[in-house]
Amino acid sequence: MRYSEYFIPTLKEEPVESELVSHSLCLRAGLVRKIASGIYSFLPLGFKILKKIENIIREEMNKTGAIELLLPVIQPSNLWIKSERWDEYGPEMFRLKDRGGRDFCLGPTHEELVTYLAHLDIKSYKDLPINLYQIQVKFRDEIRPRHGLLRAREFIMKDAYSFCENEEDSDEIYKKMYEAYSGILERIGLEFKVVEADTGLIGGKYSHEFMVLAKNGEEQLVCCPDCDYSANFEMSKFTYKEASSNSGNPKSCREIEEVHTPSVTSIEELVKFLKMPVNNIVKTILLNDKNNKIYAVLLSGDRELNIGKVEKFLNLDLEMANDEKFTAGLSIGYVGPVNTKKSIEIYADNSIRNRSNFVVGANRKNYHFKNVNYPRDFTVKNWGDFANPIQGDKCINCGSELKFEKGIEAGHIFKLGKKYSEKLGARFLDRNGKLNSCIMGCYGIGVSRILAAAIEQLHDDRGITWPSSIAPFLVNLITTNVRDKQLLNAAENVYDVLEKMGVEVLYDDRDVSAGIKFKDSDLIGIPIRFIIGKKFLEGKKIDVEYRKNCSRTEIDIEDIKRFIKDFINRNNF
RNA sequence: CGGGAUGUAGCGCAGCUUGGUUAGCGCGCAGCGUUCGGGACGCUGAGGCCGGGGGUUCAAAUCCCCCCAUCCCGACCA
Repeated sequence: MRYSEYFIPTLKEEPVESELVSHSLCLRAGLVRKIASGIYSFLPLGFKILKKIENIIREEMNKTGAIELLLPVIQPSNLWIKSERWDEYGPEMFRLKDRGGRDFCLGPTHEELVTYLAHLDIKSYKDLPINLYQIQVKFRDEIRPRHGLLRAREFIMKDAYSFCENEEDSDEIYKKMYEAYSGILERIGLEFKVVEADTGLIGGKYSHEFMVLAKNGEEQLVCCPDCDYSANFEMSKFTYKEASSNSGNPKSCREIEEVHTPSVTSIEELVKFLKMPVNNIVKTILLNDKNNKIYAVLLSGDRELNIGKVEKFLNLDLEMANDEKFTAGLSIGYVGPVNTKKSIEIYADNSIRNRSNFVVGANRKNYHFKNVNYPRDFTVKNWGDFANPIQGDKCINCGSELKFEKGIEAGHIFKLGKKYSEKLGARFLDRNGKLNSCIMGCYGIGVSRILAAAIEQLHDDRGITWPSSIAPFLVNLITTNVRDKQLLNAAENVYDVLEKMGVEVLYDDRDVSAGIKFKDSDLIGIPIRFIIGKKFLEGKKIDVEYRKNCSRTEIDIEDIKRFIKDFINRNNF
């Protein structure tokens, strides 16, 4: 491709609307343009990269035996009403009516449609197992679109749905998808972690998320450096780090003492005011359920409550009791477990299990208790793990200290079970002639998100550094001066050779200064750069630069073919 | 939806406090010339409903009201 005939509108200055590097680089390198909040046009270069990512995904999916199809974007409400998600999905769904007033939506996901398809055409165990996928646009009216392609309202996703007659087959496909997703990210060349995750709105039994590691990722991960344990921050299991030395011996309980702590309501203030370490304080957090019953959870002052864990433990929907109807009569900021109202159940996090002589709120405005001890001073209904991990916590498998990382969720696989097949009637006759609902799984991977995530992980201060797997071109051929006939001829010849070899080459034949070409080249991030300039005039040499590490070599112009072949072999594609 | 901010040429911004000629600057864009290995230089030029509507005023980019859009921080997600 000749640069002069292509369309790569690069930007010299950083657009003000972008906070994240990948977003800024997407705009600057001329990959996308925003059309509305969370809605983007893909320009030729961005489109080319998307197609490369799609192809890798398609190949890896096909290898597993999955079958590609295409489902409609516009979906009728009746299927969603059947699955009970028409209301459940809420304002996140883009809705529309046809001329007859019938309700439709722009598909945010496609469980309903494939399951309906299965209902129509899967009749027998002989039709199973089957795994159907598509690469398609999705619409979600996100509460807050963010960071360009990373959280868009219209985005491209590969989604697969498996139908099986039994759990074993279903697990088998789940495993295959797990491997395929790992394979996709490996082949693209991204560093990632697979993490146990929550199932969210899609529902189902268990699930894994595929996280592309990036400093500015939105997801907090907890990873063990020594074994392969890694988990979503909120979902993580871990062993609490040792309590520090000041939490004394249970035998040396001191006399409980009330201290005056005027206007000291936060943990930080308390630490300063009492001049004691933060884990000598026990905080008491109040939660309420739907029936307005209040629960108190105690945990170490340096820890954060994980409501999800409490909800699971109690099997209840809970929220922080912020509403005045709950807090009236309680001294907010001074709540504690000693002499608490009988109606409030107290649960304690294991982080305070061996603590003694700690500080808690005195249930009286402007007062705390010192030297509080369990079980002398209060009762606990139950103990459990209710906190998020903190620095120093240990791996539950091998005991190594856990590391905290950030990532971008690129893919998510779910075991759905019969949730949709039962509601939408995806049934089949099994080997005994009995009617059964299909066991389903669903597997999503964000195509446009991977594009952005790759930039987020692979860039430097000059621009993008594409891995050759998804780079829009393999070679950027630059001639430093197109008005020099000798250079121009040489460049034209090299271009010709590369084109004939089938190498994807972007030939910068623009009549602009060399500096501009170099800057654009860095920005766009094509893996290899061939420069035809003074070295050529001096001795028929071409400068070769690798974008990734900025290293250079020079080769003889006659050696181009061999060089390319070597490179392709080294990178095996 | 709550909190914070912004909207002036394709991009980045100044002007607004204290209303007053034809609304500026840098980059980019077009033409010509000189340059040519890291965003060169000179000259000439095109490009604006100052986000929209309403109001105050002799006079509004500037003051007031309403609306819209966009971005950032929180709960959702590939």
